[in-house]
Amino acid sequence: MKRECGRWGYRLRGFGYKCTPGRELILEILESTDEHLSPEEIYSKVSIEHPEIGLTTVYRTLDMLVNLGVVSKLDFGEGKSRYELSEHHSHKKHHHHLVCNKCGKIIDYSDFINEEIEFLNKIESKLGKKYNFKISSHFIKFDGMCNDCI
Amino acid sequence: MKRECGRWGYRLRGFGYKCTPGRELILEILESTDEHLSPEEIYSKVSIEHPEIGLTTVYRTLDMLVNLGVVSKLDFGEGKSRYELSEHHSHKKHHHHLVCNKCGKIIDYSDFINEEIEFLNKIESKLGKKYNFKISSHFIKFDGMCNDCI
DNA sequence: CTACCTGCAAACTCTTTGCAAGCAG
DNA sequence: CTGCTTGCAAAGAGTTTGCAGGTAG
Repeated sequence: MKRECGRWGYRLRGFGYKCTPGRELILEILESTDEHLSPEEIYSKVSIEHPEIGLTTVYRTLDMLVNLGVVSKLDFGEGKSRYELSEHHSHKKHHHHLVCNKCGKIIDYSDFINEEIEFLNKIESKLGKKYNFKISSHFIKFDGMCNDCI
Repeated sequence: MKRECGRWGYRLRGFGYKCTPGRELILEILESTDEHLSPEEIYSKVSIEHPEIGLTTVYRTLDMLVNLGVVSKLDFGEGKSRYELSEHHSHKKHHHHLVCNKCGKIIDYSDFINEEIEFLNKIESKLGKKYNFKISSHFIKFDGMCNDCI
């Protein structure tokens, strides 16, 4: 189906990829949520508007977007991955996560984030030197029980 | 096969579980390594001494040990889990991890760990209050490229 | 003895791949 | 047109479960 390209479509082309309904829709879905969606969840949202698009395409598109750095893949240890628009392509600030081990709720927080980043940078630089390790990113989560589950 | 119980066997009994060759062997394997073994890796080590023990038993035993708090389950986002003796049952200090995204090597580090813990405690307490969240543990990893892969 | 453990096979979940058909450019 | 994309079906990887038989205490 031939169609016009939106904002995301232009970016896709800029990266050398074709602009297709599935790709644009997946990006729009990621853009319009504050949740950390799993491939299955994205697929079911995609299906509302484009039921012909398959789960495989969702996986393939997410994979591509992660490689482009547009989307971040998160793993909270649930046995499945979750995705969010990455910092530079989203309106959200850099953040870390609180994970409820009972209901699975995930809370983003940006409080103290500047202190955290500063602290992490210091540590990263020291560790990098000591272990001769080129650190490219960090992942921090706090596990526990949320408000509703206590 | 009836047999004597070693150090771990006594602990198992203390927790109300029977002492069996599989359970003891798995604990001994975890105790004698610095790596973060996956169920499959543990299974192949178990097989050397007790080839009759199945992978299912490894999974079930690890699950039980995690619930007892003897073993920690780690997820570095590889699509499989890894296990290590938990802090209180191991000779190792509390530590965090550096993960090489190319070769998969995982380095434990305990440098600056006291500063880290202190910092994390401060943040945990603030976050706990603000989000009404009972934080029970944290997980920190740094991703990047190791010495050999740069 | 008896309740707890175990191996095996099968089921399940998440993810990836091969391939022929379909569309964007 | 032509090569990138896609849907489908099937395969893979890791993990869990049901059940009959085995064993620790």
